[in-house]
Amino acid sequence: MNLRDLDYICAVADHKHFGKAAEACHVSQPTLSGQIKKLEDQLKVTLFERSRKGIRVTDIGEEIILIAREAREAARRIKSVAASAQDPLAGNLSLGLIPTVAPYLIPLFVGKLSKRLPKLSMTYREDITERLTDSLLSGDLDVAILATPPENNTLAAIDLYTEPFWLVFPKVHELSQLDHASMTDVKEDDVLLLTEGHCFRDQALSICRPSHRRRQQSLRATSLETLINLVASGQGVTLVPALAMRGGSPSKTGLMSHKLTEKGAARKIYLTYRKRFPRIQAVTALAELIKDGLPSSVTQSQNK
Amino acid sequence: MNLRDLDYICAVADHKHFGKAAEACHVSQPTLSGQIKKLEDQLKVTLFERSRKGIRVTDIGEEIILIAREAREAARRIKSVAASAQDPLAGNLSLGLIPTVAPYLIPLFVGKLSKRLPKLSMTYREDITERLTDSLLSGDLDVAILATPPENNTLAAIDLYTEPFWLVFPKVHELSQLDHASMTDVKEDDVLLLTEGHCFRDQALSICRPSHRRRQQSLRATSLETLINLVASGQGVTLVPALAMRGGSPSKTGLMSHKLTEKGAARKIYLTYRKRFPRIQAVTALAELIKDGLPSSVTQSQNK
DNA sequence: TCATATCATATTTTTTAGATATATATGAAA
DNA sequence: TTTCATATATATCTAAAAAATATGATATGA
Repeated sequence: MNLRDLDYICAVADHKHFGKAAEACHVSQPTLSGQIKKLEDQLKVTLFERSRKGIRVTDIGEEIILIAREAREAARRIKSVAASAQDPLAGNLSLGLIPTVAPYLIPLFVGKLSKRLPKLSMTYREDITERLTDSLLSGDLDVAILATPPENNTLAAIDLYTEPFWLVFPKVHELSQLDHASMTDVKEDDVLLLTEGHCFRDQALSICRPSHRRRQQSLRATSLETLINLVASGQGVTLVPALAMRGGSPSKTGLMSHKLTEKGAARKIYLTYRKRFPRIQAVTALAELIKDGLPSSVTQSQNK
Repeated sequence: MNLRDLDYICAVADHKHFGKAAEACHVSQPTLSGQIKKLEDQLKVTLFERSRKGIRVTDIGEEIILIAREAREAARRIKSVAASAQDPLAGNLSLGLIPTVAPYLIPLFVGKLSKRLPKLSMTYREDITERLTDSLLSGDLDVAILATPPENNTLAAIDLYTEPFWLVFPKVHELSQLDHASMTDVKEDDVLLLTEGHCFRDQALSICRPSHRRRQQSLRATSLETLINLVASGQGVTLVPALAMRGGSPSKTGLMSHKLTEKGAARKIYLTYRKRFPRIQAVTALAELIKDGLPSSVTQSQNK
């Protein structure tokens, strides 16, 4: 059986005439007759009662043609679905973001998104790097914004921007006496960090002097906002990535900050995706769109 | 597009592996790969994201495979419906009967029917010859039991039986003095007939002496039962086909009857069907079954 | 880097669909 | 009844498509 054969029998049922049905199917009458005969032989069923007066569809023929129309309808839907999926900048793209990026970056491009990529709908998920990477690999996510380059070589990444770290401390803190700061001015044990799993925790740790063993900290925040609030309440100092410094909350609540100028006190943000992902055009379009909305507080990276 | 191609993509979606999918489809892996590639090219859509690690079905692929399964399901249903229609002695057969046969013949075979042809369901319709013939020709009916041979040569008929006519008259009628009767003993104007359209009216008329012009009769019955009741009430005499004489009603109600022995005082009953009707086996089985249930009062005809 | 697994490509063979020409059957008209 | 027109079936040939075999490319993992 064949979708074309189903076209043929439906055409005969419609026209009640082999010749006209063949014409409607753009084939010769013997071709159509032959294929229908073959189908009838295969099914061991007579679909049409032929006579010169016209064609009568048998009871079993009616029954089968009804189902044949369903199959043809399904085939049409496949073509239609495929056709409407032609635009590479349409459809859904699922985007994962790490928690230290999501709340600060998303507002910077969502507005542009609906204007420049109106047919692209986005699904967002906020999670830590490890779980986002797993989801990327399994196909649960299409793209992810991460602060670490991909390790798995089925993944590729576009550099989005480089984000300096800022040191945030209370106005009453001794650091407020300085014009600018570096990590050497900071007592290590004073630095508050995010909980395990956050890549920013590791990035912050890595620019602290690594030689000393840190005492076990009891205070660990689950978000940057919590971290800042802890600093505001005098529990210590912390590092904050540049984008999170926007929006004014650090300056409002009795806090001060210094941008760290030393080498390494910054992180690179990547738009990561599977190399084989078939809609790379949507990914690059998204990357361009994000880069276009970046503030001057972060430096745009070169495309990889 | 092709039902086989839909099998292929569903197999890949199931196995997430081209080689295993090919095996499941009983084709070589290059064949399956090639056909899927062709389909993807035609639809201009990537259905699968290929990698060594395994196959990921794209979003549009999932969508299309869902519809492909519907099409395959429809194809399976066509095969299944065709398979269950294999038995030529199963399914429905629509049977039309003329009014002077239906009430007397149907009870003679319905009992056997459910025993000998348990999978054949019958639909009955009682109507005059002309309308039954039209329905036969249009395919509204599959078979009809008529008292006239088919005129249209797309129709064929099996002889069922020959049915003598009986002359029915009141006990008080002068005919009751005779041992046996022929139409020559009857005053033409005395004969009550069915309304126009009934073939039995014409058959009865034809054995009356045709030379004389009949006066317009005011009494015309719409059924044999009415006719008999009119005779019982002294309105005249009538002819009744043999099968209608069974059941005893003429003898019970002050009536007498004589079987007409003259040539022509009988009619042949046919099982008529379209020559091209594809389930002739069901028709011949029905004919045999009807003949087997006939009483000795009618003589069985030879098969044509 | 070598072996292995997996999908892609190239080429040939086989199968199937399609076209043309023609036969057959039947219903209608002469 | 014969003949003509119409419609479907059959026969034969051609073209297209599917399938197989052999081989290549590529990434994964020891």
